[in-house]
Amino acid sequence: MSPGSGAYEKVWAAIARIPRGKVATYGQVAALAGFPKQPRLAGYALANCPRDTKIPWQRVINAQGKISFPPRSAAYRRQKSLLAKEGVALMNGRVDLARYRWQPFSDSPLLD
DNA sequence: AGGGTGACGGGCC
DNA sequence: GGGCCCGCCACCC
Repeated sequence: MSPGSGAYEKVWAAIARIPRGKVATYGQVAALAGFPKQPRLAGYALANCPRDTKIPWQRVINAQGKISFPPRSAAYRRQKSLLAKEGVALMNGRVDLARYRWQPFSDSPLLD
């Protein structure tokens, strides 16, 4: 019950809104969940999400456009792979935020 | 009831 | 650009 009672659940709910083919930063997700200026909270919530979660955790990257896992790690490769499958590629180890960053209030069809 | 534990980000040098 | 510092809070023993 009370699905949104926990802070982490609010963060997960915000992440669930990120459309396929787009990404959001930890800070952005935190703000969307109602915790502006607390990007770390988003990180904590993600670190705590269930193994079998259905939320698109791979769409959350850091403010530099990088995946927040050690480049050699399995987690890094997994995230990179999932993003690639959605059409989001890393160039030079980075996602082009200007192009792929999700903009919650400006994603109307008119703006393409 | 405390203390350990994190998938960040911005400011500075 | 890269590295360091420091703020910051929920959750689980």
